[in-house]
Amino acid sequence: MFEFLFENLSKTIFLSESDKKIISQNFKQKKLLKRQFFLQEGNISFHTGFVTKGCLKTYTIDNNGNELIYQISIEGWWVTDLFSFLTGLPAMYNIEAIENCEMLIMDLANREEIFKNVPQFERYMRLMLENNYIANQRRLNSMLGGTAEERYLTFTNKYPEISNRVPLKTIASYLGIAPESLSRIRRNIK
Amino acid sequence: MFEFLFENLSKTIFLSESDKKIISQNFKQKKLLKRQFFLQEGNISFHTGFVTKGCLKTYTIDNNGNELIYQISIEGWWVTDLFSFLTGLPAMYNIEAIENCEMLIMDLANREEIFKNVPQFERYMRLMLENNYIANQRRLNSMLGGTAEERYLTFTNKYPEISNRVPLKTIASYLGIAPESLSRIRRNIK
DNA sequence: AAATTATATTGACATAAGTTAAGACATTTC
DNA sequence: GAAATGTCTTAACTTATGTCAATATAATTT
Repeated sequence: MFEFLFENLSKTIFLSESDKKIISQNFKQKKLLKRQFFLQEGNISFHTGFVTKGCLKTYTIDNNGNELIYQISIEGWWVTDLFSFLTGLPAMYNIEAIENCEMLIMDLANREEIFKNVPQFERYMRLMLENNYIANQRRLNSMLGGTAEERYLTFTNKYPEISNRVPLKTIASYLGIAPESLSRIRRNIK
Repeated sequence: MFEFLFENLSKTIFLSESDKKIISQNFKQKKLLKRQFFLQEGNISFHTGFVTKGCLKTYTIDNNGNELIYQISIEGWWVTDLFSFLTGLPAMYNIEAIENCEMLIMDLANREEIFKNVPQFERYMRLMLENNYIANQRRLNSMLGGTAEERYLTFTNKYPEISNRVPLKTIASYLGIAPESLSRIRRNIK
């Protein structure tokens, strides 16, 4: 479980054995069953989680009661309502397991402790945030410009593992498309 | 000119006279005529600018040659391709004056210098980034859920000053709507 | 394994928004 | 201040995508 986290971190930063020890002391395991919530809108996001197994969706509910999917997270992804986690203010997102999940989670104090003892970890987090920031910019761009089909193709191309694993309606919402339309788009592509 | 920057910073952080001195030593003035570029796609964004006068648009060009507006910035806003500024990699955005502009600009070294001597400034920048991050999340959300008219109403409500100042077609692109459609939406609202 | 519930597909139809094209205003530019 | 650009509005028409409803398929639950 920690091995998977270390592998992931090691793609970006170097970790000594003592670094790994500090990190493992500051994360704890968390399991979620399918349909359980990691976070609910209005609560404070006390934890940031690293997914080691399973899949979660991050979403809001709009006025018509529809889920608007902000993010779909599988193994190797980080999940939290970042704004709530950093500010301590109520979260706008729900985060719910769509498969049974295993995660490693840390709170703000853990994060500080790791930053203090493993300075590279701060760099890792900064890079993650930057990548996340531009991913959002790109996604906005595709919403402004592209057609539903273009957006879907970009998505499957970028996240093939997610595309074949997650309910169609979840992907549809992520792309801002009606599920029926996505079903037709898939048919036309084949 | 600096007064306006200080006023803006003072909404969030406290600045002593010596803080102000350090800040003013690390920004320089920059003027842009309408239609001049502050940044062009593919170049490195060496500067972050604070707009003291005028208005700029940040955009990409899609495959059909259309502008996709990422941001519209008036007095009191910061402009840069943040990713490029932080990483030194080529920018994806164009930033162009749509009115004659006056700005205060800093480069990465200036930023470091201010961070070192005016630690509150780092806090200011962090808060700005966080706000920016959730603004993007909200905008994505409105693209996933809302109709063109809803998005327009949210926009005018949030940025009334921009709505009456910037060409309709620019706002239309920001909202992901054809200019003709936005024109009709405006008529229907009255 | 039957029953229940969730998800996906399909067809018929509705509609919001895009496209094209023309003319009306505004703003620059010379 | 005339000419040239750029921007906005309007109307007629097209199209992509949404909506509704029925059925099919798959996945859970008992």
